[in-house]
Amino acid sequence: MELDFYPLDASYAVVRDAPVIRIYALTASGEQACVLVEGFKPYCFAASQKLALEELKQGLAKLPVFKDDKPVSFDLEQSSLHLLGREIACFKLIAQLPEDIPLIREALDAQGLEALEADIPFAKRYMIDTGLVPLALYRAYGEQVAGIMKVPSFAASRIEKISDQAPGNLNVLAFDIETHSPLGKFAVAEENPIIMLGFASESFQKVITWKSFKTELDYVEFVPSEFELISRFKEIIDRQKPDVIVGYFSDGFDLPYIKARAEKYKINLELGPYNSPIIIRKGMMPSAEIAGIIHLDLFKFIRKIMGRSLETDSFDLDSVAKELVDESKDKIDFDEMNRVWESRPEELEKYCRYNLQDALITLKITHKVMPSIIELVRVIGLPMQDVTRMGYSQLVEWHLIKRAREFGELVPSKATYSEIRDRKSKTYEGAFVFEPEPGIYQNIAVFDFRSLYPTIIHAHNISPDTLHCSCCPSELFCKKKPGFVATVIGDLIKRRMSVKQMIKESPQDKFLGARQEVLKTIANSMYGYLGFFGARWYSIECAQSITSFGRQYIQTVIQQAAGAGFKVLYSDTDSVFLLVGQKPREEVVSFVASINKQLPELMELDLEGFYRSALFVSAKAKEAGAKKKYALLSESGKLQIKGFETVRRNTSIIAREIQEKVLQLILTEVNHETALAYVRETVSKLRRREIGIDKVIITTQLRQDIDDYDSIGPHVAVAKRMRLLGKRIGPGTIISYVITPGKEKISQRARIPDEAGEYDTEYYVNNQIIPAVARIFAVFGLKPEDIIAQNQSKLDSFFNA
DNA sequence: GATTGGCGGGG
DNA sequence: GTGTACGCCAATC
Repeated sequence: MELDFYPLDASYAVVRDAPVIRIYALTASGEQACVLVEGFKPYCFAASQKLALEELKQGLAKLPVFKDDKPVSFDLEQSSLHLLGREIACFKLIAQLPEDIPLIREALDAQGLEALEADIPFAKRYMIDTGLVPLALYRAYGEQVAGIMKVPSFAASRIEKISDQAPGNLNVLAFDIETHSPLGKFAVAEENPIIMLGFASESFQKVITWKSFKTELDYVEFVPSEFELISRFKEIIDRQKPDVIVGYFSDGFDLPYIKARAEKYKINLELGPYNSPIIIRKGMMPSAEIAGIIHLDLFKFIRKIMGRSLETDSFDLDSVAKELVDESKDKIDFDEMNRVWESRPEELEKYCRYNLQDALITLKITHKVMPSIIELVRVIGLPMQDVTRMGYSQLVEWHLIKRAREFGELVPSKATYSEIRDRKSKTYEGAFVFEPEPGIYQNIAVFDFRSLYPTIIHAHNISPDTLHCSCCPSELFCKKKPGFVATVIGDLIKRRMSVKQMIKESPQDKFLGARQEVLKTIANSMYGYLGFFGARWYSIECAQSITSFGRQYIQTVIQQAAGAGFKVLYSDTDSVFLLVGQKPREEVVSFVASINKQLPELMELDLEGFYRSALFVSAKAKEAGAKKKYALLSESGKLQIKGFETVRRNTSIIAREIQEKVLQLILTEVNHETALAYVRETVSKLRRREIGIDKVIITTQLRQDIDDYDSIGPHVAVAKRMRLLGKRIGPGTIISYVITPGKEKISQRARIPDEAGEYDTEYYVNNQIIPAVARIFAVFGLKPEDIIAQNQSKLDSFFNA
């Protein structure tokens, strides 16, 4: 018989003293199934730098390994694998059970021998060694056997890949709980009940609560008590049979909470097709898993992986929803919700809507990011459960582990604590940044190296295993044998190029877009990984060689640009800004071509585009131009602003607006006079109080408890006032305030916007507007006091006319 | 300026 | 589960 299936996840069980791999699968027809594989054996390696092969073998033959005083048996097999490119005396130790491996490792440790690859979990080991990739299509040959729990099972004697096709539709069920909590405090599972439980999937919506009220909402279901609410959680998951359940911070909140409440009531909360308990891993990063159901914590994935590409720096559901699906959550006063729950259940409807909304938004975001998750799973080759909880360095590392064996490489061990401390103390030179001459320039061309660091790694064979090879004594990196990391990254780059080619043919395929994005992400993370203190393939020599080559390449471009008669305005890491001036554009194009002719395979300098104008400002207290701080105006009139740090929080809207407008005017007009007039006009308006109070509100986040502050800044003073008014203020609260006129200290003049009345115009002129634009006007020789000078310029009168 | 401590997310 | 955890900002010396 055969069975076509998509692996979702894998684990193992010990049956009659032998491990059996269980592949949790979705059949091609969309049913849950379990594919069983016997005969895969746990193993690790023992290696020695000092001992000869024969000595090592003899040592291993009498290696004492015991489990409860009984000897543990294992087989020995000579291995010819390398460690970081070097030959090493090495044996494979093949055990009976996965649990024997840690015992073998300890025994090796005790003999002063190194255990290698003894920390790769058994089910992952199976997937890596057999090349089984989740969410691709496989065919198993074998026979139907008695089902594991509620799931039809299939004992496979052989498995082969059929295609890279991902399953069409995963059944995703989002869930969310609301809890009761004491006034002003956060709920704790030991004391406070779950009051609502919401679900949302493509075809299903429900909110369960245990106090009834009159409602028209058809998705609300009443149960008699929290006990039944938790029982319904299990029933609904059993009935809906989701492939994926998703929550927002459900690793750290919802699932641990549900589990704790179930334990309190002694409810047997065995979930899903395999009657699996919720397993909570505590620690710095708690996680929750349910064997046989993929549990996705959307928060964790967004924060660790997607966060980098998002604008928001806060990862609460509301901010993330606004950015990713253009939706926002209703505002809820939780103290009010708790009071309603306690004494006015007839008003609970609003909170049921809120509960469902959370689940719906979570579902919507999940659908939006699912292509990225699926592609990440397929590129890394490990289950969704795992890859959505990894950071970049772990993703890179598992990708390398997945490919190590093809290169005859052993997976290096993790660094010890002292090695890590050592590595952390080491630094090295980074990228080259060209200091721009402050000023405004017209007609600019911008170039950048496409994937500079990844292509350098590939082009120069940079890899921990090619470093100081024995065959090329005068070279830093081997010239003969392709390195492991260098080849892997070359493959990533080439795969991405071919995917981009496919995108040209079918541009609307969102999976292709996600795949090239994932391939880029992994490739771009490789440099950082090599210099990351926790990396198995850590190599500071590799990391510093990469930046060193990067500096050489960019400086070569700069020199040749100068040689070709271009003035170099600016350069940072992988980009160069040139003044084109009156030169014909063909010269720019042929300049790029001449550079590209000299570059090694896969390296390429792109002409990113032409710009109408650019502004560089000077660094604080320096003549030289500031690095990483400039504004560009594209040919289509689009403004790009980089690094102006006044455009941040602690800044009022008026200050941000004026900064952007000033840059816009200066870049468009290519002089500062209109911008200056605009600033003066705005200052006049502000002094006439024609600027609304909403534009002068300053917001700051409270970092600690109010009473813990020693220095009372304006936001702390206002927070105290808010507390006096009965508002619940704690760490994390965003405090909005306005500075009002007066002679006292700033903090004493800060007011809640509603209570402010009027604002202090001179404070806003001197502390918000001028600092926001001072550096820009300094480029034109204006001092801060010149900006709003009393002697009027002619343009000023032009504006007032 | 380095170092340390706490928090994020969730209700 | 053959395992392990992070990274940033603010306060503080």
